[in-house]
Amino acid sequence: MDYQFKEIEQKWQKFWAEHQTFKAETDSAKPKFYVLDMFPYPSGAGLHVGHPLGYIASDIFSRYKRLKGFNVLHPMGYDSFGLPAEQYAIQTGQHPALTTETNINTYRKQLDGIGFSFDWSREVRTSDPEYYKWTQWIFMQLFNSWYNLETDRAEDITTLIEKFNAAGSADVKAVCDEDVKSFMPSDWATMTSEEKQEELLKYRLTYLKESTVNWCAALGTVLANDEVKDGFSERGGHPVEQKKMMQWSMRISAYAERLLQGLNTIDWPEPVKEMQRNWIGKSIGASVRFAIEPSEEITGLSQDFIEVFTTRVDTIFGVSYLVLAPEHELVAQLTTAAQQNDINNYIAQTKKKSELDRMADIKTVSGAFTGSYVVNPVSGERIQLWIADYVLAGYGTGAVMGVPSGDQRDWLFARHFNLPVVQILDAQKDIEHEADPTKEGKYINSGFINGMGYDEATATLNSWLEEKEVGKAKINYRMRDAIFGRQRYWGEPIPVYFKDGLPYLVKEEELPLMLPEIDKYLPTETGEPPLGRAEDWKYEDEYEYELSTMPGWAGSSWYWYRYMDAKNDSDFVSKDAIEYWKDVDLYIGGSEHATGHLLYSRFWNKFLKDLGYVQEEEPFKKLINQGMIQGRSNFVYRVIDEEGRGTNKLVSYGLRKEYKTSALHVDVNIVDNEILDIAKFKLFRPEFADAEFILENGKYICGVEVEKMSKSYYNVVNPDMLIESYGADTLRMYEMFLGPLEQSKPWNTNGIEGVFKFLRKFWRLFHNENWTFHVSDSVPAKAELKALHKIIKKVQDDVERFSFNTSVSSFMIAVNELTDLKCKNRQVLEDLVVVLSPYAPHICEELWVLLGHDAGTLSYTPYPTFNPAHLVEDEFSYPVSVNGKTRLNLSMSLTLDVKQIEETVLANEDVQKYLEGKTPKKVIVVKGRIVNIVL
RNA sequence: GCUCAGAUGGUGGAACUGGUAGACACGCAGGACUUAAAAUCCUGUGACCUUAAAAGUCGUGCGGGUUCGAUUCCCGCUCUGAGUACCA
Repeated sequence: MDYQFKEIEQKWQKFWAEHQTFKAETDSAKPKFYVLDMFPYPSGAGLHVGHPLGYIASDIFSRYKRLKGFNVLHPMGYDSFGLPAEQYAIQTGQHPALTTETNINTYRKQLDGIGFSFDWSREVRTSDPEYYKWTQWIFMQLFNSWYNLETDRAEDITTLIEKFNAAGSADVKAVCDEDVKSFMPSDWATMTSEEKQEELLKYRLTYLKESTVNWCAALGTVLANDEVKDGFSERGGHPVEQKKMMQWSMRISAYAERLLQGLNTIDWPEPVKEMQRNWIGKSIGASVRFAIEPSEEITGLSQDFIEVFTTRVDTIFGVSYLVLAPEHELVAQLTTAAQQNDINNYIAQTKKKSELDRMADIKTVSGAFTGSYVVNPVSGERIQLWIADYVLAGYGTGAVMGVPSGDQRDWLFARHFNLPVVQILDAQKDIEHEADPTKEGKYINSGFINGMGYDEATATLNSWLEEKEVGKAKINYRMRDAIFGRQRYWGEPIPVYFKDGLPYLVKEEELPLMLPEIDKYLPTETGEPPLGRAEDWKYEDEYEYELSTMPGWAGSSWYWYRYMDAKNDSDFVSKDAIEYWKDVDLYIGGSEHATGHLLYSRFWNKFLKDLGYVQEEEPFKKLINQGMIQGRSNFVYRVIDEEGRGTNKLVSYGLRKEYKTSALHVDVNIVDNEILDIAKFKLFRPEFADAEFILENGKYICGVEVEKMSKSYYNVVNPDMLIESYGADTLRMYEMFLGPLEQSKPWNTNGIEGVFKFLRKFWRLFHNENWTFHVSDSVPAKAELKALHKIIKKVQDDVERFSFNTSVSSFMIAVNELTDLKCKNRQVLEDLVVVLSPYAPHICEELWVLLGHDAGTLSYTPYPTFNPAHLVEDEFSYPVSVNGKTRLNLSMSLTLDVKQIEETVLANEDVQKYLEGKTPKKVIVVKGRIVNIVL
């Protein structure tokens, strides 16, 4: 029987499921290896051909590691809370849990069809109460913790209370809100329990606070910074506005430095590390206080100085004005009567501009003078105080010093409003025409730093400012705390209730706090989140629960630990499991999670480490980003008439220029090598059933464009269809063959035949003309062993460096060679089956059993050992040249090892004679054949 | 603007630390088998110039450089993709 992929694949998928072949035991006898995929959100559309790319790569790696003797953990689950199921619920009234369940079943069926070696006994679903119980538990740990800067780690809130009892707020160094009170131990003792709670909330790692949030009206919820792209929501593309709201936040800023430093210890793609570095946005500089010049007009100031942050404190003598963000709280107090109109107009104008307008409009210089003055602390100079929308309220202190000679934006501002431009470094050039941000040269016009260089000036100024208590060296991070609440239904309930307006945790033994049933998935009439609709949903029948739910990233920020011990109902993961599995050795997923999931996961991991629940500081040792598979859309060209109306004529791609045409998407599944199947097209678009087709060379050729893979472009290729016609093994190998794993590329099914032919050839290698299985036990021939060991070495090297595409080619070469040699040797073919099995597991299992082994043993058989001795070349003619010119032709027997060729060649008598005693600089071997001696 | 990645035949791509550029596959052309088609198998396939055969010249986005030798390293540019941005 020729290669019957359907039977073979069904048979083995069933076998693996029934025998739980890939169940990983927490067994310390073998070394562990943890291979993780980013678990999918089960969307209604099912998997397209791009989704499994990373899963196939991780599956090949997992299977390879098992053959190499590792105890491999390779689990899968679902990130099953999310917006689409809820949007669907709003439209149809169907409970999101039902939609999710249906979608998961589709996903599971599709995943099983590809033959993955997942350990399904460890499956997790973030929307399962048994799972979100522990997500809530972690939330509670965060609530019960504060970040102690002295020990540089999170600690239980009780250690903070002890400090308050002992010495009040004085020697507490914590990451906390800005408005914390200073108090003595005696003050603390006399506070009411409510007052204490209120104060502690400012220290907790998850806290409730009035803050500016990204509000998306269309989705009816707030969004985290990483969920907003260019002023629109990442999901759905709805406009997002800034709004002040009471919100749960996570104090991720406490971990900014550790998140930054940790990047140096992990093997991740450089672009992802770079994105995280930018996101954290560390800048080293100084904060400086400019005293507000007293004036009769401005009274009742809440503070008598304005604090700015600068990364160039050395330029402080060049400051010619100060700018506040229009939203800055001091603006109202500092505006003089004369300037009141200007300022009011400017603020009104700023408010009207959306986030997008502001970005589009960066070239226009705008601002308004407040009428007030401040004093430069180093020079005592009196300078004007302005407001301008280029200063952001949310970054630094919301105030900036303007140094026109050193900063182009400041230069433009100064020129526009006629403010002085002062040169401060002798190396600054041409500051009449543009700013020069150089750090070279010596300072001039700069008081006590005149004549110094950059490093000295910075150090001098920092200590001067600190001594005079008007500033100090400071590190600023761009990263903000992460907003944690969502005004949505389909998420983890936050395990908190309110008593006298203050939040309290529910008791641990009351977890999970179940998501209540509601009648409609919309906000209440009073504008509360959907959970406000739940009837009789009160803590102890009395207190209001928190009505917002957790964001999408909550459940995915710790799930890799749950896989280690997925069924545990007394711990989020047992100590034993964590001690054995420790961390993820290889994590494969898309780079779109760089500043979201991957950052939050590192944050929670560090937190759990601080509390001693996990072992490692970093959760994912190695990360690989698989490229995105784009769609490849096909087009037909409809001729349009004079009035621009579509006619009933369709013209082939090459001839379309001769007509006025409009392009129409055509289903890629009825196009083969850009040739349209006209009969199928008429079924696809019945309105063209009697259309005229203008052909070239008797064919209708379609146009091509690369777009996102989407239903609306008719370019979705479904893996199920390919499995139906070619089988899962072909699909797996073809997805790898398509190109380098990390590269984005458009999907093109054209080459799949080649891979299919290869597998059929491979199958035939084991069979005689009558399709009966046939191998012989003779001693393998030299050439056969050579072909085999070449592929063993190649595939081993390829898998270790994630170059799966090239090994597919090598398999093709090996099978062609063995076919030509008419190889039927058991030993050789058996090793070949083992080496190929991670890529094409079904066919290999089948052949493994035909070779006389027990079913299910292939996955744990040892990987064949590579023996370089088998790569010895027979007597071969070697041209030996000197400095590139051919002189000698030697006949020698050599291995393919470069070192050995060098030694053998130099030892050769003829070569020795030729060299006349001189020592060559270098011996160069080209492809093991050509030898060049450089004298 | 800044940061990062990339540019190789008709196409996807290979060439691992500088060493015969274009592996492997698709496509295309020709052939075998067939009444025919499909399937299968075989041969050819970077460009140019030639030939009976051979050989030769050019060739990895562009311009330079280092080297016996550069797709690979260095300098300068062009283009494409991704991320990011009044971040002080």
